[in-house]
Amino acid sequence: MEIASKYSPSATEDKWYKYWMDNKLFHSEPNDREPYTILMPPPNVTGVLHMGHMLNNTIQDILIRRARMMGKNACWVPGTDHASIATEAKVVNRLKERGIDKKDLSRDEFLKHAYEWTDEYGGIILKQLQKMGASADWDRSYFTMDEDRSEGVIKSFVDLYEKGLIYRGVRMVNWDPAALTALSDEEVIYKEKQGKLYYLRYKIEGSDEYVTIATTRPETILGDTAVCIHPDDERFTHLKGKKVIVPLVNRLVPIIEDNYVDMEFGTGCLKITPAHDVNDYEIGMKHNLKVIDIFNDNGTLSEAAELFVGEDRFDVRKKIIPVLEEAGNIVKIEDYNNKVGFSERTHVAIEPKLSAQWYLKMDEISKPALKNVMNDTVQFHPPKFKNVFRHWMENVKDWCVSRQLYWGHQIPVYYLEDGTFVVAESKEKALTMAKEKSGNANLTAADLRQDADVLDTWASSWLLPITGFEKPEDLAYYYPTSDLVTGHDIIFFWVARMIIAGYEFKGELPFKNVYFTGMVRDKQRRKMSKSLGNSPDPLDLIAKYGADSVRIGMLFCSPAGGDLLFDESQPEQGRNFANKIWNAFRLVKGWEIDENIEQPESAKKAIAWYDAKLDQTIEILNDHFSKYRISDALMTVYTVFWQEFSSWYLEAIKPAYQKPLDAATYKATLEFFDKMLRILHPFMPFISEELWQALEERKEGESIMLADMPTVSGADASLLDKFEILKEAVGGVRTVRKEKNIPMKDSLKLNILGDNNYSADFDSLLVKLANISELTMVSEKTEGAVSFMARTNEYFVPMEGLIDVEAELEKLKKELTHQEGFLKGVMKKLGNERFVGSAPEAVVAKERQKQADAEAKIKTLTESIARLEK
RNA sequence: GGGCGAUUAGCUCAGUUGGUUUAGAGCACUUGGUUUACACCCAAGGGGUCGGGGGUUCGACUCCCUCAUCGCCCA
Repeated sequence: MEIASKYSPSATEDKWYKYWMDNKLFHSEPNDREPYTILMPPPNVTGVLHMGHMLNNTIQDILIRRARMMGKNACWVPGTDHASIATEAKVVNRLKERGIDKKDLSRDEFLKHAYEWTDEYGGIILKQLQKMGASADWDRSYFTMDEDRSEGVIKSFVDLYEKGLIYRGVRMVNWDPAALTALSDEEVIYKEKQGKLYYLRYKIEGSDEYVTIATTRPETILGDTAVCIHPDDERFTHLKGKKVIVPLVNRLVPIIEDNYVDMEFGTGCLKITPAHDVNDYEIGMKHNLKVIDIFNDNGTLSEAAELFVGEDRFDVRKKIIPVLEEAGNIVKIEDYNNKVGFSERTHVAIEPKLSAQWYLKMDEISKPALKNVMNDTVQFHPPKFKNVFRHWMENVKDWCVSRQLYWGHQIPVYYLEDGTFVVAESKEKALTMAKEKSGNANLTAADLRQDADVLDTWASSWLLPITGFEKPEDLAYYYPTSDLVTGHDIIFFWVARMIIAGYEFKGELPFKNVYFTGMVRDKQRRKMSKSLGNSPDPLDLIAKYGADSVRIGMLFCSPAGGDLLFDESQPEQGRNFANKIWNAFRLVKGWEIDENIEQPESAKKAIAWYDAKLDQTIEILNDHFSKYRISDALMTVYTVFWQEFSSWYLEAIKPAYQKPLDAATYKATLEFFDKMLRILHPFMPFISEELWQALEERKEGESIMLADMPTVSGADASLLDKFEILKEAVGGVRTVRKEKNIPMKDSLKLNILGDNNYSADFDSLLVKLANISELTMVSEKTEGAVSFMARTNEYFVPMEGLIDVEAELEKLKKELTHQEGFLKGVMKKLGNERFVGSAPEAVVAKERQKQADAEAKIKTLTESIARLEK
């Protein structure tokens, strides 16, 4: 059979993906088997695939493919997220490029543009996920704004309102002056900014004296309604009860006292602007101060500011300084670094602003979630995120769920003309309720005005483990889902809230395990970003190295929760592995089989050993998976294939040049190959399918996807151990060859002075693998030979006197020193009565075994040295 | 400012209730190799005393304290 010497992914990947799709192998329907469900974190509908998705979805695909092969009814639910503010920001930008201002559009007109955008880009990312081999149930794809999902969101709002958990409140919110909407605390990113600290002096009423305050935002003085000092600050005792004049606007405001003031910071004297700072707002409430909102929604100054009306807040910050200077109010200006909040989506500086918003009370409904994460009913991997979670949950604030946007689920609150409102799932229902409420049976739909705000995106995605299933029987079967795989950056945004929603709406956890992935970074630990240009396009990588290679390349070194430092050497390593597998297959399939020749002893032994090895490997693999150690699991498969199978097993059974292989060995080898492809499949779906199909005749519709995951039957530990001694012995001969420059093709004689437990089981393999012409068991040391040890057996390669005595002595002495040092350490322990007395028996026994082995080796080495020195 | 976490070979990481060799893996590195699957390969080898200091213990990479450095989250 002619097979190319290099594996070509592009030729096989599309073929098998189509085959899987055509045979509907990803689709799941409820049946009597145990379900295994993963909800895919829905990518943004307008997003494109990046390395983060690649890592995240590879892990999910591995879990789902493995579960499927373990006989579970595996269902991976994909979907896309409307991503309210992110998408709206993009649509606004595109409209701007076309010369259209969002302000000039009606809600419906804007939504038309948004849907247009969605149709244009929507779902591209799901197609891209198929390229990496994702075995999601595409028939179940949803969109968070489609009918079923929207219905669920609106229902939940009404439900929460009726439970008294939703309220409307005027609060200080994070205002995004670009998107013109409130944001939740989680959507604000604080960044260190180099700024200035301005020292301004305010004249005291009826006096020539001034007080100096320090501020980073001089433009906000226009909204000042007090100056605050610490009650214990003796520097200002004489000012108590007085008033000061706010510069430029000449407003008379009181000097108040509050413990909040940090006497060490600035001048110890604080200006209070209740409308534009969270802390000032609270002080203002406490002291009944006037609130003067000097900003418009878009960040320009309002009429209330009196000055600079209509100008942008940052321009005013610059412009107000010379004016203050001229008025004699500037004392000094210092450089100062402070943290400024920015919008996660529009990247503009957040303006704290008072506004009426809808809130969800969080304290009560978050309790079951906290409890069930802390007691591991919902398990976090790695568990260190439990602490992060707890900290947030114990300090949880009410959730601002309203957004002043068009793109999203419109809040189902309907206002009557008198300002009262009803909350209902539909306008029809709202009308009925309104009639009842107002006592006016003549009300029409036109008399109701729906709240213009939409819900926070996360107020829809927190329901997805529930709303992801349309039919009630599906929900009953698949819920709760099994595992969630997501980035740790959205633990609050999404994970915590899904758990809350699960308990609130279903009375049950939404998923049993959460696997947190880290961020994908470049080699310099920089976050991958478009602007840095350090983010490779996953599709380019797939085209270059193959999907399987990119998948495992990403996983070689990415422990749960840890960041992944991506480098192109990783998919390259993946490609090398794929090629290794390919060539192992090429070798096996290339052998000529002879039904009539007898199976060699060496092959029999190798098969017995590898059977046990594979068994042991599967056991280790199961253990890694049970602990969600995906990288370790992959490394286990990688090592068994490359080291144990290719380098040991195949070399052990390989027939002599141009000689055929016996049928029994061939059959066993194909079975091993089949098993290995099956444990490999979740990691490398394409090449495993390609080779599995080529391994033997398969029926139409058959797939490795449906094959059983191999199970363990209990490996023979002593067999495995004996083979390890064999490896040491083969290695010993190889070292001798290297030291003496003896080529592999020249056979050698080997004498073995075995210990009492020496097993000849693998002697046939030793002969073959080390190219030994004559293997002799001896009871005395061999003169004029190079020696080495494997465990407590001594091996001699007779050199017919041509040995370098000095070099041999040096080697033996070095080994002796090592063994003596080792023994010393062991004896120190064993000589300690308290160790022998208090350590567990098994530990002491182990130490005694170490002692015996070391003593035996030392004896052998000492004798050999004495012999050579004679 | 508050909280969480990290610090183990050149790099990225394991090390699972303290005892499994005098700490492991992958990659990288060095040396040798045209054995008829694979140079995207084979073989051999070097390299760390586990961030510093102190403590608990018969015994600590593993537990405690402290210092240093770094990262993340939150305000």
